[in-house]
Amino acid sequence: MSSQEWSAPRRRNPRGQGQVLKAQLVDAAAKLLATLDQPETLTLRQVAREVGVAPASIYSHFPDLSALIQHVLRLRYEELARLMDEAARPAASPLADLVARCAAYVRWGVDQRGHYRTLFGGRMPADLVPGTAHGAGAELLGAVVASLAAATTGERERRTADQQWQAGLMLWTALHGLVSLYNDHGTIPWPPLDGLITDLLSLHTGRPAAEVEALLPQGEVASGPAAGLRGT
Amino acid sequence: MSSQEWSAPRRRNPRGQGQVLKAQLVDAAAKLLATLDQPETLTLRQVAREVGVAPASIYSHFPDLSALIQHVLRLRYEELARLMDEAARPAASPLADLVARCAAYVRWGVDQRGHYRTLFGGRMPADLVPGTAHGAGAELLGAVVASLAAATTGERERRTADQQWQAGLMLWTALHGLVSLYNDHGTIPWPPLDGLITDLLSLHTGRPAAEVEALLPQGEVASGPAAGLRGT
DNA sequence: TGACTTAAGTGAACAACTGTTGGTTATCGG
DNA sequence: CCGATAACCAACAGTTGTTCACTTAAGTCA
Repeated sequence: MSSQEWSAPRRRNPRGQGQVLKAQLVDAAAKLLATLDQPETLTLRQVAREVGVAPASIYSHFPDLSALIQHVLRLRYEELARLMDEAARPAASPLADLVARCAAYVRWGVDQRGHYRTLFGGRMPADLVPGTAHGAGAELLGAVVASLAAATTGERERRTADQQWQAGLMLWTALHGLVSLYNDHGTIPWPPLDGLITDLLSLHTGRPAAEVEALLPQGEVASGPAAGLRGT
Repeated sequence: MSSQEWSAPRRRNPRGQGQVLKAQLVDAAAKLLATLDQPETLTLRQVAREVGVAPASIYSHFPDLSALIQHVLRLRYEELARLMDEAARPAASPLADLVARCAAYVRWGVDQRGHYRTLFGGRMPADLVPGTAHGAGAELLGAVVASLAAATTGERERRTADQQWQAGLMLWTALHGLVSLYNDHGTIPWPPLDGLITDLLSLHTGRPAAEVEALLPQGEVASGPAAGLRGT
């Protein structure tokens, strides 16, 4: 299963190319974090084994294990944030923006379930997780709140800032709960994910499900939940 | 911090009272599971230390560490199930039943945050978690689905069984997301929990918030999120 | 070509942990 | 005093993160 097993004694990198190993270490750590049943038990020696290098060699590139993990988490966090922003960019309306953002969030969460739980599962020691202010997702939450407020403005009576905040918070909790349970309880008979996303957003925006569905970007997740972890 | 520290060399239990230690072990394991930052790293020796007993002594009462943990988890699961049933018992209407059930779930989840994540956080090896069929919460989910269906029957057009299932699932994911994030991200400025429960149920049942709030049993959770873990 | 420098990566050891076992002791009840 | 119960002691083989002195080899320059 391990991609290295016993290929070769690993030829050493040429002179100026010490950074190559660093990249390999990051890749290996990311793969293991995503793959392991218990990501928080990731081991320095596991990473070394995966790359085919001596445990001590890691210390030339990272001060300690925490730094390596932190590096990986930051990359993943930025990846998700970028994905959500890009999904929302071509949005023609506030509602379209919200739908695209949330869909991107959920899809990334179930597509990269291993990474999702290392970021949002509350499993990693808090000081390793990016999204500094309020723990993972501080900025993401802010974006969702703003997007939801924009999408529901003009609807019904205007809301206070507190109400907007609470509504955004509830939407995020709903999204997180959906992703978490979808990933962790694969044996439950789950309906198609896109239907859940549609209904969830319809519920939280008060718009008809059909309207939301029309705005949902293409791209149902390939397979059902817990169908094995996909690579990096 | 540890409740035992160094009180006494622990007098041995009298003749027929070997079960006393067993109970102490269960209590200690429960406390540690709830208290530890990483419950899944619970150690046989930690339990032994907590009780003030030699590691080997545990094997007289449990075949191995897994069995001890499994025992604790089953107890907690039964506690939650009982709590929800009892909360729903005096319900005068299907909606009251649903509200009481869900409120009990959320309140237990934030009151016993340590236990909640060992049960539903997907942290423990799956074979240790009770709620056999679909992982933790299979029965609980069934009750919620039924309760929601009863509460919303007669409303609007009748729903198919599939729609009822999906609606119940979405409600559960919302509850779970709320509890998880409330527990894990204590630094976020959370609104009062009862308000969130009210709005969440109002959203999922289509009933006015005021109607739901009137049915909400007394008993706001004492303090905010992450205000230290409370004991067993 | 051959010596020199230095980046890249090792090997072995460390102390501290872990679950588990087999044999042993202390103590209580009769 | 005897036997059974309750619990312990010491050791095991296996982990882990981290350090330090060391080797190997690639590139440079005479």
